[in-house]
Amino acid sequence: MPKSAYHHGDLQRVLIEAALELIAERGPAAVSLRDLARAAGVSHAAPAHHFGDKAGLFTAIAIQGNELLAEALAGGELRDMGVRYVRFAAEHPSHFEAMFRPDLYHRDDPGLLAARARTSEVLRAGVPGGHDQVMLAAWSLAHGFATLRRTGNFERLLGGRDAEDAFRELAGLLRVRP
Amino acid sequence: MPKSAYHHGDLQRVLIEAALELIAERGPAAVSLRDLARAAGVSHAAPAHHFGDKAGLFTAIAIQGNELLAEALAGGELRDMGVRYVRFAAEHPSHFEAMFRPDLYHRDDPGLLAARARTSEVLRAGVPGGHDQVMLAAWSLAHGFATLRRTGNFERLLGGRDAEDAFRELAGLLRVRP
DNA sequence: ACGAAGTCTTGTCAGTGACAAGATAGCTCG
DNA sequence: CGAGCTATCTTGTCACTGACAAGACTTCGT
Repeated sequence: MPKSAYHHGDLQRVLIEAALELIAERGPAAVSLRDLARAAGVSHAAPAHHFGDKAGLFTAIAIQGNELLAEALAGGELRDMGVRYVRFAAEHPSHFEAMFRPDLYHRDDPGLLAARARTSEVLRAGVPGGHDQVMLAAWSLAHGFATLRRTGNFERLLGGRDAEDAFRELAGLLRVRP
Repeated sequence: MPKSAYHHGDLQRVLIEAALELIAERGPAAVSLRDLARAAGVSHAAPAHHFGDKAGLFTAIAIQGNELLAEALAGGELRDMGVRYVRFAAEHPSHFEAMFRPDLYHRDDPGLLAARARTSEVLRAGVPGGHDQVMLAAWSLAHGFATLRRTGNFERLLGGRDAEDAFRELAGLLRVRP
């Protein structure tokens, strides 16, 4: 652990964690590089060195999110994967948010494309027969549920019910073998 | 039609339209009130008068979006409603975007809550028996499909296929009567 | 015709992202 | 060991932004 002001050593990680907190609290629009710098106790220009620009920060978060998601989804059968998708969105709201905001990150970043491809593979591996149509349907269902829930559209519909239970039931409505 | 610089007469509408274009082109993050003012040929502080603040602009767009969506969805049977939901997201990308970004608008705006409630009613009216579970599933499926498509996650999966056709087929996988 | 309310302007402020130039620290390789 | 090299961080600056305050103009009701 370096002690000097220079060469913080862990800056990138600290900045990302501060960003994740801010996104979860107030949304991505409220994140400022200068706030992050202050939170980490470094100068206002330090973040730029690690991420290039603001979009670079979100790119890094989106990559990390895809990796975490791929890890969380790997293995098991389709309906369970759906539940874990919904859980991921709830437990990693900032990652989830960043991953699906193309206007915030660098769309063509090679690292991001690779991470996305890997997540896609894991998703496909969970689909019986690997049918495109079933994959589209299952992904849409889980993603729509997670997103609508996150944006506060299910409060009345779910009442006090546990969201994961509700999703598990509702996922049973999907015919997986056409 | 007033000619004077003062009392533009149509400012609010013009500002919203300019915003819709900008959102569609570069995403909501790229919208600045000052850009809109320039586009409308008014002073930099004019937009604030109509919307209060930036969030007010997005609130107005979200309200309009809900009204348009309710109108577009009304009537017909469930699967068709889903197709129209997907179509709406494609034809009114900026409205759709704003509607599901709680961090950008005023969450508790009465007009917005009313518009959302109305959209919800129309959705429910399309669900046979009005079952909560079917509504959750159908809405999730359509919303997830529309969102994933908008965020560029279906490019490879869809290939050149027409998205609405693809959704119509995939919606057939959903059991509507449990 | 007159005053109130609505609409737009001018002026200003702190905060922001980006960039440039410089200082510091750790590393490599002679 | 020490001289350069590179990565990391700082300081300084610029144009731009959202918000606010105060004022100017216009329209409308009465």
